[in-house]
Amino acid sequence: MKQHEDFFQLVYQVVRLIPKGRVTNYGAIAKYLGSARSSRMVGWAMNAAHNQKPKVPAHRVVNRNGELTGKHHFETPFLMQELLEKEGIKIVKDKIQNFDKHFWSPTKELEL
DNA sequence: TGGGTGACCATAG
DNA sequence: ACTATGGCCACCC
Repeated sequence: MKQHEDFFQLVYQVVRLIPKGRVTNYGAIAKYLGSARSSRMVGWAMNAAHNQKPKVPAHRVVNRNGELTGKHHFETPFLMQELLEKEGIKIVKDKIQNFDKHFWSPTKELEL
């Protein structure tokens, strides 16, 4: 069992907790899991999120600016935006509008 | 051992 | 809006 697989599961577990219509960013997840892991590792974990058995709502994870930087890793480049818009989030030019309003922080919402 | 890369982040100019 | 740096950590040459 490789160590990084445990980290993957932790990331997926947090992402699954993101409520519908809310979003968070890679750094917040990394912080929640501990500063030992950087946000780069979260993005790296998301790279393998698409074929997880319990589905991972990867579209609810964006970068710190609310930009859909991960859209190219979906089946189609439009899927990520479509999923978010279906949850009531407005997106203009790959950027989430009212990002602070939709933002969901695991460290705060999960009451660490 | 070392360089390049990445769904990142912060700061500076 | 843009680039450049430095930090971050694991992976793959």
